[in-house]
Amino acid sequence: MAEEKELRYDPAAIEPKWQERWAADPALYAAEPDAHGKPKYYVLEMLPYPSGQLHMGHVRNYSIGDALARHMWMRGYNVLHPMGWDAFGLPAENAALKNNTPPREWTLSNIAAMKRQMQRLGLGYDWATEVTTCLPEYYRWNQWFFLRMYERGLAYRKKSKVNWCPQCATVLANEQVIDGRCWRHEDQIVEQRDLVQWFFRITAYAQELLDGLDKLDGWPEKVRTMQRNWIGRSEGTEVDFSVEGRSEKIRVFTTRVDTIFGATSVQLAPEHPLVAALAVEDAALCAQVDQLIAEQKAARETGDIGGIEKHGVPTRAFAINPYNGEKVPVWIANYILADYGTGAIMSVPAHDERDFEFATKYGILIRRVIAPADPAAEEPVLPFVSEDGILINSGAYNGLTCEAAQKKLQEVAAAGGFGEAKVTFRIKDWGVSRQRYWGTPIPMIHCERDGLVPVPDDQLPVVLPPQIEITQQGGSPLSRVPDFVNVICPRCGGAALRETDTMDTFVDSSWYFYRYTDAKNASAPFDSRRAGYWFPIDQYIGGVEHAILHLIYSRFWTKVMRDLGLIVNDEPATRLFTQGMVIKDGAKMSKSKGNVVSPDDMVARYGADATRMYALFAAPPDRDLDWQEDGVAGVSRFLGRVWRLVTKYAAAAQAGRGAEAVAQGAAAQQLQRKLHQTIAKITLDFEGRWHFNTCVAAIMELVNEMQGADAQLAAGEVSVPVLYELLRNLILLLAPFAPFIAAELWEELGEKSAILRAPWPVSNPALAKEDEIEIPVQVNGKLVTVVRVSAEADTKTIESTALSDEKVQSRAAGKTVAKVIVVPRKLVNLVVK
RNA sequence: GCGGAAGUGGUGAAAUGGCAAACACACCAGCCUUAGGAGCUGGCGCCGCGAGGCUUGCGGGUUCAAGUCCCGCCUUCCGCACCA
Repeated sequence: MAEEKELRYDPAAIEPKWQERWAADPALYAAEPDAHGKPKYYVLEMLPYPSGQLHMGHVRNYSIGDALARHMWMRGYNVLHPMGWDAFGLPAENAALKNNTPPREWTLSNIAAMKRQMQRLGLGYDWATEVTTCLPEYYRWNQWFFLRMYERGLAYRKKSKVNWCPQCATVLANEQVIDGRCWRHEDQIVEQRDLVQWFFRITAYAQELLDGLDKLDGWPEKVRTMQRNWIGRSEGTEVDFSVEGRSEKIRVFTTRVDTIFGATSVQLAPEHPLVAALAVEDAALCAQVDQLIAEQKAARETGDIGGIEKHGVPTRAFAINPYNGEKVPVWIANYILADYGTGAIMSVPAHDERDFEFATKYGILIRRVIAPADPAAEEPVLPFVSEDGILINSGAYNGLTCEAAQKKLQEVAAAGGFGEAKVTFRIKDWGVSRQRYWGTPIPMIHCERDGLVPVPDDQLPVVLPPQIEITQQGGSPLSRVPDFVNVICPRCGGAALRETDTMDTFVDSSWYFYRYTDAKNASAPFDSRRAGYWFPIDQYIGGVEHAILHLIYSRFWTKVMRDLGLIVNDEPATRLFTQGMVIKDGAKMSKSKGNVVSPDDMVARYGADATRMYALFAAPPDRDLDWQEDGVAGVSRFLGRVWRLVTKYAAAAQAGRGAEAVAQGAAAQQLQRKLHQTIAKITLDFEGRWHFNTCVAAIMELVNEMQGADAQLAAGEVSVPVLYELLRNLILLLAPFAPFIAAELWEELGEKSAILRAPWPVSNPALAKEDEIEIPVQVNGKLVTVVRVSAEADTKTIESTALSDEKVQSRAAGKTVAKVIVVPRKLVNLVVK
């Protein structure tokens, strides 16, 4: 009975055994810088937020990364494959409110639960390098970096309009506002508030962040495009218009200074500084401006700033065009943004759609100053938006091309001291202050005498007080902890107050992957030599939702660390892979839709191997994957077939170990050929194509073929060494995708050492080659028949074989063969008339 | 509006310009019985009894040959969007 039971594949019987063995052997997945010439490979999956439960997106992400890591181990690389926890963040505070559990306890118990899930899935991480961002051992280095950035002017404080989410009760970065709503609360409109906040000067690296994208050819084009748009570089000119009867000037930013003779008004953002001055003198205007501000705010909050109905009010002021002294009216308009460019524009209705719409609505003069480059062209319809033209109505500049005029006008402005060429970026500095408890305390002190005083390095870390009352009240919960707030000023020794804002959690994830290289370092964020060995990351894998937030912050942080002399690489990762979403019934899995599939459930029913393998099999990794449980069951049945096949022949095959596998007879040759074809296919895919769905399919084909030859195997028609070769390599091919069953069957085959240390199989092209191949024969492009020829058959042989075929002859009868195309090994096409 | 990706059976999907639908799921028919979430055999794009014809969102084009390349359009998804 017991013997027969063993014939059945039972993941619940084998998986726990290997989980225990692997947990007891930390050296298995361990990585150390290696001086013996083994090439290094750093494969990284984005670290999860410890919500307490892995979801299928995680399973998919980690199944891809783990398959790659295992493959690279077997290829003989020194592999770093780490995992950690993005452990700060608001959910821990919400859980504290709800369950009265301290955030730290809640987070750490979630981490323990998710780690167990990962071990159940058999993911091969080096837990010795585990990073947990909410522990002082980690976040003290956030504080250390903050101080280094403060010293260099890269961290600074300013009062500004900030994005405020009432549900988070904190400020959000621009990157965390999506269509005017909070990135965590889709139904929450983000409010604008004036607050003093800490910022990181990411704009200092705007140009380098942009230029670097061109070199990141291992990143998806989509991500690069998104980052380019986000950085939003724009080349143009700033020009001062003086204001009649006033000392202030209006500086405008334009990308089309060549059209400046067509500027018939100047438009100010409602919150432009000059507007306040003008409104003071004009009560009616003041009310109208408030109206414009309200409209702009409303549009921003609904996320539809593009759809705002253009509305403006005239002022009594006139601006003077510095090039020709022309007086143009100054307007205030609701579509001009105070925080882009200079918050003021020159309006050229003839050559700009928005300006045209506005001028038409309010009856402002429209003057054409650009003619089509082709003199024979028809009179253009206004607005004529083209940079390919010739200046007219532009005084001394008439006849110049747009491009030449821009250059000339910039020179004149610079010489005249009223303007200059200017590059503007859309990206803004990164607001990092959060009025929350569960984050890294900002290491600064406010002293009445000394002002802002950094916490000295030797007083780091500034530790979060463990006992704290979490409430939904405004302001940081830390501000209500006197022991935390009241400090001695490090400079004057007097009483002072600690900064109570904490850092955005995206700070934590901006450099965590460096910490993996030296996770226990207590005297530095990491050792530069260790990071130098492992970096850059060879393959980073995660969701496309981080294309802007995490991935742009990480690139920024890398450049800052490079400038601090800690590392030498300019970019964190050479290759980035963004996997598709896991969906169910056509929709993203979510609690509200009730279509969530639990990984634990899948593992309990079908085993970790089937769950992981299905995640790779159901779709190519970059596409969305529709989770169908029947498919998991199918993969599980497949593994059952593998199990029966290998266990049936494992004992007999072992005698063939070490002997040369020479295939005699058609069945053996065909099986060996299929094996070597499969090895070649899968190896090639790991090298870049990454169609793991077809890799799994290829293994299925191999197994189907072996199963189909069961009678021959049973009859001993396949020699023992060939049988051994077949089983051994089948198991090796399976190992990256289904590590548990592979380990078990490896042992079954009499192997004592870890399969992870076994060399990846190498395909022998001579054995993979077909002897005879089928060549389709077409007549006028239509398939007529298929002929069998030798794989080496030359063009002539193939042609004569095809022409002598009965079906071909009957098709061609009575017609002239105009042409015969023969593609060796591919096809024959007869063109007949 | 701008930019990107995609559109192939009932479903997930496969196909260096060279036999469209590999591999699975579901379904159908049969076999087996230790009755299992098992196993085995066969069938399964559409029309047609059949011979055969048709088929990769739509319309053109290039080519001996197009799911694949080019042009135009439609649809879906994603990102950006008065950014001056």
